[in-house]
Amino acid sequence: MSVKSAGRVIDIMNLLKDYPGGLPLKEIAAKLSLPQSSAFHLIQTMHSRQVLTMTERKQYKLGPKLIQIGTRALETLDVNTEAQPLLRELMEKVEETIFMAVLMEKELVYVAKVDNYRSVRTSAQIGMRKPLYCTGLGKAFLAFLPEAVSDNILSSINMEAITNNTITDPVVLQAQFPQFRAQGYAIDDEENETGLFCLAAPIYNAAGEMIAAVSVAGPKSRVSSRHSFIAEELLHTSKVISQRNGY
Amino acid sequence: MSVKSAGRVIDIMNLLKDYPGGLPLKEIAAKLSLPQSSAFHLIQTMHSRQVLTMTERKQYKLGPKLIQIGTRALETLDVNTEAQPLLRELMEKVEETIFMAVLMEKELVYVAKVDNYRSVRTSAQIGMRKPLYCTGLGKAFLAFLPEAVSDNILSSINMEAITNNTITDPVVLQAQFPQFRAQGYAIDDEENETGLFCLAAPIYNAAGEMIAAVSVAGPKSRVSSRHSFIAEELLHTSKVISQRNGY
DNA sequence: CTCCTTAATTCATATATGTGAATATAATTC
DNA sequence: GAATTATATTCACATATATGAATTAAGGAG
Repeated sequence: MSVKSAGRVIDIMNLLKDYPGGLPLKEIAAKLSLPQSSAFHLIQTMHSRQVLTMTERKQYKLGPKLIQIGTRALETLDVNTEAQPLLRELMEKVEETIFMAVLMEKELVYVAKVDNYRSVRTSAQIGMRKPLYCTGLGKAFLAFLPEAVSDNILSSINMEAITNNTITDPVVLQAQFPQFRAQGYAIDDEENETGLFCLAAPIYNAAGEMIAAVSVAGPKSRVSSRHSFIAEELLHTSKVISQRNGY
Repeated sequence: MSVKSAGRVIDIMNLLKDYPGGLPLKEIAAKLSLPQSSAFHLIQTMHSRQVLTMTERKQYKLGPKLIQIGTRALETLDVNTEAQPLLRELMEKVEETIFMAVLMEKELVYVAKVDNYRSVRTSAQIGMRKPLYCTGLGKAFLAFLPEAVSDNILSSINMEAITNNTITDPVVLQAQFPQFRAQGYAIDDEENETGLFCLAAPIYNAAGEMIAAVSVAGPKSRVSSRHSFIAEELLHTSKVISQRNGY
């Protein structure tokens, strides 16, 4: 059994995350199909505990308490604490930006980013969600997750073109997986951001489940010319992180 | 009226943020004085929505959903959106790294970081928490918050030495405050990171409450030689940000 | 400034949750 | 590996929440 009002608290936070400017009570109720009066009591409770803030115009937004909680969530993520120093090492070896992400509801969520000083302009930020089909990390999930899971995800997502290189046909995408599995890492060739080339490898836990993915991202010319060196370092790092997680 | 189960969801998140290793159902219930069966239903609801994760040993921790939500909370923080362009300007003028932080339960939480291209190595990252007594931003809070609040915080924290310069005696720390108040900004002289010198000024809202602090951080030699110039620019920026917040 | 529109609160009752005790399951000890 | 202990889960009734309708407050138009 699930607790209705508890679920609604989560729904409200989840809704407001997509409205940086905030939403008024009425709209929150409408978008979640809640009676206004129900939404009222919930929002009041959340507001009084700093989970929500209210602007002068009675627009509700995510509050400062959630900054704290969210940061802790990031810090306590097992894979993250284990991985941080290793990701930093990897960055120093390959001299490109490193990302790590976990899977959430058919999308990936960045949980770590180690910037290279030769700063590449990538829009990705910690906490951000991105689709799976057009990112190195996402393709790593699709290729290395159990096929049933991967197929299920692929069959339920919409593959829009982001760049000229974005693969929009699930069959074409799946055709890449055997190679990814053979080499141990996935490739994103400007499929999400023009000019950006990524190698991404899976991370496993003690149960042998894929729990995260790590990637090296950089300008295509710079990365593809050092492809095999980067791949080697990436695979080494991802393997060590998996081991630290009991794999 | 406040919704009981909604409040409890918040209590549970808030509790778990202090237990990075997670807590089992029983302890969550005990620490919050909830009946186990009540805690059970709530946790089940939260777990099924990825707000909590469960380790193999049935220890519950903050889940990935909260990473996402917390990150958005950070991005939508008013003071942050208002301040961003001004912080960037400040960085370009003083050519050092700029930070902004808010106060949360006796610690500071970084909400903005504008890197200078002559990149200083600072460990501070957005979303990260740091103690107040040993950082420029923290000392700004302690010096410019109402004395009752400041004293209360100081009396409840443990002042460990981080560097050779860290002030570990509350009385010594408090002795600096009158000067900070007179000049309008606080100073951190390698008290948190060796080699790092900081100037930090308070930001106020329309109600005259201190809501944030901004700092300029850089190598000691480079910053202290331009001390008065940097102080002037910092004070100008912090004042403008306060004004944008209605001060 | 007043009327009109829209959104936020309040209220009373139908309905869902909260809870102590019982049960099942997992972990630990011997 | 069996017995024991501790913890998680289920259950049914007492209690708190959820909700549609009514009310109040706020916002906008003329």
